[in-house]
Amino acid sequence: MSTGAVETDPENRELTQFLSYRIVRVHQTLNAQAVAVLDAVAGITLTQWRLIAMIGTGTATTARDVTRRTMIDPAMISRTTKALEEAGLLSTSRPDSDRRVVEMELTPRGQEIFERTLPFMRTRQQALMDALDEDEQAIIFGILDKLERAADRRDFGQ
Amino acid sequence: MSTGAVETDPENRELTQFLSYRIVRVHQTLNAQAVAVLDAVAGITLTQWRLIAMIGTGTATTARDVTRRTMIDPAMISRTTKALEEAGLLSTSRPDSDRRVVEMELTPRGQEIFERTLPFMRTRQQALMDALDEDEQAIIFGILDKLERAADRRDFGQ
DNA sequence: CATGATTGCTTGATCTGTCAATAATTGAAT
DNA sequence: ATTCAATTATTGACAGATCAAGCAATCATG
Repeated sequence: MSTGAVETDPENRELTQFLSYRIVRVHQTLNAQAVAVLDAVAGITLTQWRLIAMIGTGTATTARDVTRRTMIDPAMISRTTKALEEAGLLSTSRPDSDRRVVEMELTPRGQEIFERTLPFMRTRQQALMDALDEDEQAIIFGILDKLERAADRRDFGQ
Repeated sequence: MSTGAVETDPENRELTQFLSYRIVRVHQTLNAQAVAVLDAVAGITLTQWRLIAMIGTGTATTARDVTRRTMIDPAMISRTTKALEEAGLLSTSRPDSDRRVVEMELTPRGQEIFERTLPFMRTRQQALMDALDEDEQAIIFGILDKLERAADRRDFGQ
């Protein structure tokens, strides 16, 4: 079965150094941090925050926009929207110009939560960037772009 | 309600540039790619592969080791182990030296799947690294380290 | 060697994320 | 105008991830 041949290859020992492993871990840790902060500060979930933030900043005004900007699954957006409406943080409408799309607006209460939470998330972002030195700060977004594009290919030279 | 004050702040427009947003997207894309490849090549799930790979390379020999290396939840490992055993890819035992731990070994069939899959995952890793230039390749792991450590803090200067 | 604390794993409950199917609306083309 | 395709949102089903509770084995301490 030639078990030894693969196991003793020193390169295999570095499996935990694979990029995808590291990305998973960073992602998990970032998520856990955000969840903790959001729960403590505003009692909302991470997905709820992402939606609130998109609307609150004006980055998106419809469910469709949120999908395009964030790549959050439309199903998730639909359910989160419903939850936020029931919690009284968000109001929706179907514009006459296109009655398929769902337009969203923060309620006063939603706006308040957004404005209360944003500084925390901004500080958090700053703390993450501060953990990197100047060169790294300059280069990180470019790297993430390239990786995302590369990972979109299904035909990586097979 | 001072809605405009926040919305018109140009910095708020860059919310999609937040590090965590980008990491989420890279993570999602990488996952989707891996899932597609693993399903096509070996008919296994991503978590199953991660476990198989840890055992196959000798990076880990027990469930505990896998937990420490990968930060996969012990519950997940327990369930995946069971699934892999039932599929005949993995065998387990409780060593006399410490009867709490679960020692794992690939069956011949598991070993075959591991060896068949590894080249694909290696090529994939290489394709990702090739998408970066030399400077970026040199710096990326350090960045991920720093981010992971920074994200582990719950007290980012509030 | 008895007790309490820790470690390793398992199970159940729950939530998130993803995918496929469907409905409703709009757009395009004949 | 009518038909076909594309877009947008919703729903249901299911796998993945996370958390808490609990059990069994081991370790540390006196």
